[in-house]
Amino acid sequence: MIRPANSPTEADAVWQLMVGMVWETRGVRGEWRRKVSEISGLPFSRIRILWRLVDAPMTLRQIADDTGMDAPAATVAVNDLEDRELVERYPHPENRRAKLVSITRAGRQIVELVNRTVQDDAPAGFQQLSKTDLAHLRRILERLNRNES
Amino acid sequence: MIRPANSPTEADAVWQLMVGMVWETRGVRGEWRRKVSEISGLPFSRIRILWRLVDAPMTLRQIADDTGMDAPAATVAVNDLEDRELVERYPHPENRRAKLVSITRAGRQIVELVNRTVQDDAPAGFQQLSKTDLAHLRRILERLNRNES
DNA sequence: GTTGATAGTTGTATTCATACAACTATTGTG
DNA sequence: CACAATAGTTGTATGAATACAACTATCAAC
Repeated sequence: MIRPANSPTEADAVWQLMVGMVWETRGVRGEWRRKVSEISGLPFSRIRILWRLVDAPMTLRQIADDTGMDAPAATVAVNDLEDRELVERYPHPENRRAKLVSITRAGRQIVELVNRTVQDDAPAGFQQLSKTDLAHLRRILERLNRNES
Repeated sequence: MIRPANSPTEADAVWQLMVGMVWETRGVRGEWRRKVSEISGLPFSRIRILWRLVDAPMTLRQIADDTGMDAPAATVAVNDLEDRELVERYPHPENRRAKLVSITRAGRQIVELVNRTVQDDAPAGFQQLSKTDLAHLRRILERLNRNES
């Protein structure tokens, strides 16, 4: 399942550095997650679904696959969101087995609230970077983003 | 509690870029966490502690503060790790209230195993970075890491 | 030396995420 | 038509993270 490390490149090493940093400040301690939950009043798994629904409606199956939940979990999550009137279920026009889930106006408001409020501040070290280093960093990251897609 | 977004700086913006990238490829679905747990055979919270102990022994209080757990959680986690013989508790030389927790040889082996096995590959874009950009990136990240602490 | 703070422990309760079994309804395929 | 696969649902069980109350032992300050 997990393949052994095969001669990591310099790129991998730098990636590790980056991941470690982001993870350390944002991820592991779960502060960010907690913040998001606190603001939205929703468990994190629910907001993850809302985020995806902003672009377009999805079937439950898509939601499950996309988030890594299994089907029952997706059902429960969507039930929860529907009870809160943040999403709506309606029949899929082409497949009567499936249902489409779409975000409501209230759901969008929550997503916007979270996005607006939780943009986290850069860690302290960032403020001490020189202007040129910051520019370098931005340029490189933007290039990476482009290469990604 | 949560202050509203107050004019994000360029540093914040760049940070957002970085976070978005890491988060997208690694984070949200928690695959990485699960991988780490699977390999180590430990709950993620335990490995987080082991990682920190690699550098130096810590008191339980330090562990709690550092990981964001409360004191009882730290005790339970260290109990677990001690039962597995991955850490040892011994009295603090200068404070008889406190105890120092140090990682054992077996504990180090697990950390090494995880580090060796779970270092994920850099996303595709990284491989296409020029040598100089990669060097820039490394230098800047290392500076950030230093400034952090 | 009494008092208040600090370090750690034990026990309990709750929320969240996750996983699986078993079921219905629909679709597609032989 | 029969049968397998797909989409969704219900119910249940479990592991993990988190939080808090209540307690002991030690230290530090007055």
